Amino acid sequence: MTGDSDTMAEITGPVRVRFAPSPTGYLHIGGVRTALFNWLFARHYGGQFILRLEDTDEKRFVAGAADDIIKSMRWVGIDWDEGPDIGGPHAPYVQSERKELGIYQRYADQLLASGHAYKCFVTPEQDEALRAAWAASGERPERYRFRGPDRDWTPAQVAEAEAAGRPFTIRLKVPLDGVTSFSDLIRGGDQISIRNGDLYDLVLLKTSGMPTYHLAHLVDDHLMGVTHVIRGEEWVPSAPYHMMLYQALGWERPTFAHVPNILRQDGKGKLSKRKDDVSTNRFWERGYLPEAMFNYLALQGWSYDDKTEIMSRDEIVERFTIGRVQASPARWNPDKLKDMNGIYIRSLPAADVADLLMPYMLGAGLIADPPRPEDQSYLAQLTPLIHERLEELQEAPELLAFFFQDVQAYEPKLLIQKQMDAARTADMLRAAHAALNGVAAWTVGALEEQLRALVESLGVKPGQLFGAIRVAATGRAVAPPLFDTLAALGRERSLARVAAAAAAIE
RNA sequence: GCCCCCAUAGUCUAGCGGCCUAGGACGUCACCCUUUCAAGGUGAAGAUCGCGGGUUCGAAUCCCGCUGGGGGUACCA
Repeated sequence: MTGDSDTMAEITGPVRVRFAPSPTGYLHIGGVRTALFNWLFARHYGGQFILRLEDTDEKRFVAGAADDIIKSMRWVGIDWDEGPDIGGPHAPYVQSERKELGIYQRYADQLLASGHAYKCFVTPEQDEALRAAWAASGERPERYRFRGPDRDWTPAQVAEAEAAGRPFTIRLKVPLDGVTSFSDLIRGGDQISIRNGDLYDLVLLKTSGMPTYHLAHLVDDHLMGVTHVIRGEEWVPSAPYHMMLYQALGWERPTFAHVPNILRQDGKGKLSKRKDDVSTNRFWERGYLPEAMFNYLALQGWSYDDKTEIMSRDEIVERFTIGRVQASPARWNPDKLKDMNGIYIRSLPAADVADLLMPYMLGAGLIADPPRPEDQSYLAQLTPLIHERLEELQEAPELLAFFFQDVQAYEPKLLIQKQMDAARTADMLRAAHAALNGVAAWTVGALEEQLRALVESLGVKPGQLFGAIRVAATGRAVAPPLFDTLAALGRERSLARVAAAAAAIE
């Protein structure tokens, strides 16, 4: 682990970083976190943040995924200085488009010419056979590393195969001996080393002419002036190949920082789109505030000090340094996120929360779409009653349903309070009905005054009276504060429900 | 299997050789407030700093081994 000062020492000139998602599906929160760290790094050091689409996987391409990714990033508040949607000095920012320009082919050819790569005519079937032959020869299967039989072919042999129309890939000619190492900002600048013999001849350009990630990202990073590569730790094992490519191409290496993965809640593996409900758009659907998500995600692997957790975007930008990013993986903790979301919701003015709640009310069918002005004002009136109880905005319809729907049936069990019975409860409710009927002004203050007086005259405990009226008015044992609830419900409906409840237990 | 990375309470984390009888947060429990539920307040339980060796006057902090976890092992990223 390295201190801030160490890291600062390494970051002097202008920085340029990028987030380069593959449009193979929606963006899950782990991806957003990686994007966020890049963005924070750029903003903290006053550099640029680039968005680039790495759509070199023709088989897994998903239409619409790119738009979804862009939407997710914008939602949490990440913006970019250059990208596919806004262009920039290094456009295009979509790799399939860059491939059409011949960019990757050019460098593959350079590598071929310098002898760092070779045309490999091995078909998938032959690949299998090669592996089988290795095992059959008595070698340990796990030691197998792909080496094309054609890696040292003469120009004539290559020409002949090409003339025969045999398809080929271009592979990196990995040195058989030696060690490749690199350092990583997050791992304390220590050298990570791997023996070249443990590496295989990586495909750089596919048969289709499309580059693999390894070639494409590296060429683009170089061409786009990327100074720091901040990416997920799943890239650590392939980083040595990247080092070889920088050297072979004669390019200066950027600085690397591999951020830890976010593990699944049970700790068994990293977050996955298939197994975990972590698509970013699911969170705005459920009513997470982007500020809360931003804050939570920033804390997944990064911390400011020993106690500060709630921080604004600006504060996080100001405080973020790569040196305080953990090397060990974080664990996805939805409870913590939810708690934080509640904190952010509570920090908002009730009027703002009411506006945020409207879509959920419409979605639940409690308010007809489009809402009328009186619907808006009613929701604004109700919001303070549940404001501090919300952890996700989607909880609102359930909490407010009884304001919009009649109570279907009363459960005597809920209506009858401690140390009460059906008859006494019915009597008490009738008395409450009479008392409420006599309230001149239907206000919170008047209602409280009247009902507290009734507690006195009836000689019951506050909880017994208020509990029964609460169930009568709402149909449930858990609801917002009683006087506010009755006031918002209105005289007519309140009286009708209290009468109905009394009748229900006779 | 092989290669790489990581290792402080159930979880997220602070800790950078003496300030640590290991701090904060989520979660859990109790109490206070109180008409229920929340919110808020107070407090508690919970970590022999994964284990074992070293280095040092002194180690959660440095080194080694082991164990455990994670990642990688594709013409996927």
